[in-house]
Amino acid sequence: MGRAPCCDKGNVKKGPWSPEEDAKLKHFIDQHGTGGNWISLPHKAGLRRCGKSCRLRWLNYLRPNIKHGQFSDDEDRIICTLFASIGSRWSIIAANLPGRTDNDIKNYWNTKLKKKLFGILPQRPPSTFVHNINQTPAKSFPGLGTSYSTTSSLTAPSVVQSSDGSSCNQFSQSNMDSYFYNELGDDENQKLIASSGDIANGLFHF
DNA sequence: AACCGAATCAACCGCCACGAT
DNA sequence: CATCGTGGCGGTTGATTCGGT
Repeated sequence: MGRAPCCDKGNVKKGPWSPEEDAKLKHFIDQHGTGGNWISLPHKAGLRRCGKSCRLRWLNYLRPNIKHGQFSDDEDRIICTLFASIGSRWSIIAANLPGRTDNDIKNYWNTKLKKKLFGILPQRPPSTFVHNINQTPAKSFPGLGTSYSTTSSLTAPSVVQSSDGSSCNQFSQSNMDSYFYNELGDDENQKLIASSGDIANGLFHF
């Protein structure tokens, strides 16, 4: 027996929101608030939508002061710094960027920033790659309300000679994503951010 | 102008945390 | 303490748009 669905899947509309639906949702929340219950909200608002869908639509597009469009260099830097500290905790990163939503930042990271920082890396994750994060309050990050601890078992980066003769660590992209916040100290993460030129080549120095 | 692959992004899915009972 | 319901989150999908040929 599976988990009970959050709504009657057969009786709800899916796909893009129409302007009429947006208006209904916005009007209802303006008048009554969310009432602390997203599941019953669509029925009350006269919408044939799943509560979760309403919540997403409101949080990502309809609520006041949402900022869309181009990310600034400052925002880029904040995203990169926080990602280095806490990984893909998009909601926490979004909390540090007023007007931006976690969905926006996630999309931006996946489509633009990742490429900007890493370049296009063709490697697949190594077969020995194992990734496991436990969310328990142990390690704190300055400026963030939440504490996290992380554990992991990662394939070590391969050490290669760089052009200046010194040794570097070479990562695959997915390995790097996790290595960022699992293995490096805060100081090392800061160095990592500072060396985005090397990162673009898949190389960086510790 | 037509086609096709790549890029983008809105929306959905499923899991987990947490509060209420 | 156990169970249940809901909110919240991150990963993923798929439709649409864009750009190159």
